[in-house]
Amino acid sequence: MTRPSVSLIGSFRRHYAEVLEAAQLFTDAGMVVKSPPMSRIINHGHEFVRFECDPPMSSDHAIQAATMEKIFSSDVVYVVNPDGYIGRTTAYELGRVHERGLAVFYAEPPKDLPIDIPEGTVVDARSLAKIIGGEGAPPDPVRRPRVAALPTADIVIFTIRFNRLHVLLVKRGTDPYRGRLAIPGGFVRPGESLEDTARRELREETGLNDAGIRLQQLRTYSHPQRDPRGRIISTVFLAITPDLPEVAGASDAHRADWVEVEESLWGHNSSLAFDHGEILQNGLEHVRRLLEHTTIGVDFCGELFAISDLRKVYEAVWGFELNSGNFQRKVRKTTGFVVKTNKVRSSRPGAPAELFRRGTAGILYPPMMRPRQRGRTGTP
Amino acid sequence: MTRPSVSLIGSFRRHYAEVLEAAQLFTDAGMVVKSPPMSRIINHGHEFVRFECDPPMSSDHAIQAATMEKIFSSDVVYVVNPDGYIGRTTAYELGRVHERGLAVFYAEPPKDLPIDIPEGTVVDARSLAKIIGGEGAPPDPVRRPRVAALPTADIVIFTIRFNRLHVLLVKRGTDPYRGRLAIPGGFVRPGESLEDTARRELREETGLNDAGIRLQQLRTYSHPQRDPRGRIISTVFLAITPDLPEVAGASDAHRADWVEVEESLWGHNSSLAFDHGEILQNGLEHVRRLLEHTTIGVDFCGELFAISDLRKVYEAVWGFELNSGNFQRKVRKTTGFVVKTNKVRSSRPGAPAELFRRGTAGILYPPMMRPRQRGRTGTP
DNA sequence: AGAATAGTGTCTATGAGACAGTATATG
DNA sequence: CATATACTGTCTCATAGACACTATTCT
Repeated sequence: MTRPSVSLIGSFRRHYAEVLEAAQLFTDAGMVVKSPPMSRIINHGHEFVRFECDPPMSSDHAIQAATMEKIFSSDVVYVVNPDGYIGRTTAYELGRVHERGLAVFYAEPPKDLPIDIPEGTVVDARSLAKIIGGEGAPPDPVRRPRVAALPTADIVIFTIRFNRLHVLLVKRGTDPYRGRLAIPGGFVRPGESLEDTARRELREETGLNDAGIRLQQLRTYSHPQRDPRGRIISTVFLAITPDLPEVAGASDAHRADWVEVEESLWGHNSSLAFDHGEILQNGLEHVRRLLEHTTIGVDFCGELFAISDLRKVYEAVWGFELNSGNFQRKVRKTTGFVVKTNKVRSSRPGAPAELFRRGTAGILYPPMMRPRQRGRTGTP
Repeated sequence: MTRPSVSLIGSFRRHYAEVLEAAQLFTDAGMVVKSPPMSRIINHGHEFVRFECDPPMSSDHAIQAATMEKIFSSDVVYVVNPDGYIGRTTAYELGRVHERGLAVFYAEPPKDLPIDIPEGTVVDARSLAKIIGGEGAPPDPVRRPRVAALPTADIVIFTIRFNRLHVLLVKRGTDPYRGRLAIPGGFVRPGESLEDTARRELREETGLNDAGIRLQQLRTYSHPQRDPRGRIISTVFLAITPDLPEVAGASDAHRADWVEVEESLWGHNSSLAFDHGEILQNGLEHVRRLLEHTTIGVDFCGELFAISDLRKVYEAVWGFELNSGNFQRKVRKTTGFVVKTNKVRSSRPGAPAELFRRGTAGILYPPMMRPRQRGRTGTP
């Protein structure tokens, strides 16, 4: 059980004595005071207060940003406004805090600010400290703080190049993790669903037109500290494309590139930005499983493909060699998997291969099981 | 392509002429001005401005809440501050708008407010109107508006009662959808991951201690209009419990109850709140598939169970009758599925049943396929 | 005794896996 | 010609599915 934390906001210029007093009360009650830093004020008289511990060269707004971080990391916000007065900076902070859904309490009802003051949120510091620090159940706004987050859609885009599984990664151009590889994705914009965002990002990153590329959700990653910029929740989608030479680099500002999956996961110099290593691993396992009971393997192939192309897909994704003859039989017999055309391909040595198109089935029945015990070769 | 929209904020008391002028410019450029309402001011001289069209009896903060809705629904926010001055209300609005990640432009650099003013965001109304309404690509802050959302974790909790699949639903006590049945869930609180939230809600709704109930993610629902209260993004989890008589109603305020799944999906008087009908359907299909390749079926059983109990689970979830003999063979032969104990049960007519415990395997290999073509009976 | 349930045995069809063999292309 | 590839055929083994049968309990 971690100790409850609180941040104090208000006009430090006018009410610093009361702030210190309240901070002392909260500390005595066993709480952590995240902000303000209990440090000496060095610019008395100014509207924006600076503390001794603040980095002296940084701008007001840099210090303010750091303060907001501390405020957001606390469980409760307490507004120290003994005369009801709330300054512009405090009003701004209140706006951000409200939008995040943190629990807010006030020393006095705020004057001249058109905000809702729920019942029970005007309370003196001593009572609040007792309520939160003490044993009793905290009042409603404390029990039900909500947190707002920025949702993003990230896409694990797989393809096969040179008979190996590749994933599309972008090199980050900005902090955090500047220069590291990351899974492409972006923030949800007004009016978009996560699926909309994913499709837009897919277009932007790959330069592909919508055509045909299907997206499916994998998982949502929401660990509170997964992104140092703040509360960002990423829903990850899976996309699969055939090997398209013109794709990489066709994107906007940040360069996108195909990277071999094994290399990006286990190679030296490979650690991805954020938790994207874990995401990629989960994506890999997912697509491996999908090949077992769905027809998604054909998404790796172009419109026309030979059975051996499809086999190469399975071999690349699973990392197993499969028996060519048995694979043929299996694929041809499973209804709806592939549809024969009257075309053949005879560009390389060997017998000419019949060409196929994708079938209508989405699910393989019976499934194409990957061999479980190592060492054995054999069909799916 | 919908027309781009803008909201104007700033001290209407001091700068209403400039606000009207800017609004006219934006309108002429083909944009929609969402706020302020182009209406007459009726309380000249007051800090908080009221318009003729505002509902006269409502409080300041109710009007402000409505205004925030309009602001949030616009693509761009323009701060009308010809002298740089920003009032408290505007500072509050700015805080909320920043936290939402909307694109903000300023007439002048804001004075005495410690916020970051990105390059290119101080621009006069005429230029902004031309940039946004015109053909050219809008500048960065316009192209990349972000949207903040309130994440929730909802849980589809299945169990089996009287040999039928049931789901735990709550009756909503508040609007919207007051009185309708809904899938239990709740908002993410500060410091929680979605998984944390789901586990807490599971505890709160079912009154169960953590013990043993496993949670897994199903999908995230993010349609922009899925919740009339605003932008709420729900990640849905799946939980399975054995039939526990003491569960229902053991929860807090809102009553939770087991409802038969078929009834809640297809029965008359059955439509669930929000998009929860769709969610439940997807959850049902998911658990049906999980029974095929995982050992999750044993989660429906208590600690000790007979093979026939497990068969009843499969029959209830799949809606098929299975051949008892073949099911026996299959379950006993699949390594890791169940572990024999030395206990037997002989309470009902029939031969005494050997009792089993869950095995260590999580995945069934080979899988237990449900019969695809109707009419045929037989084992999985 | 009769009904209900647990569990085993048996037969058949099907498919997986291994591998041989044939046909047809390239170089 | 050698070689690579595509595809078919055949054999074995494992399992699914159907069903008969026995054993054991409760009413």
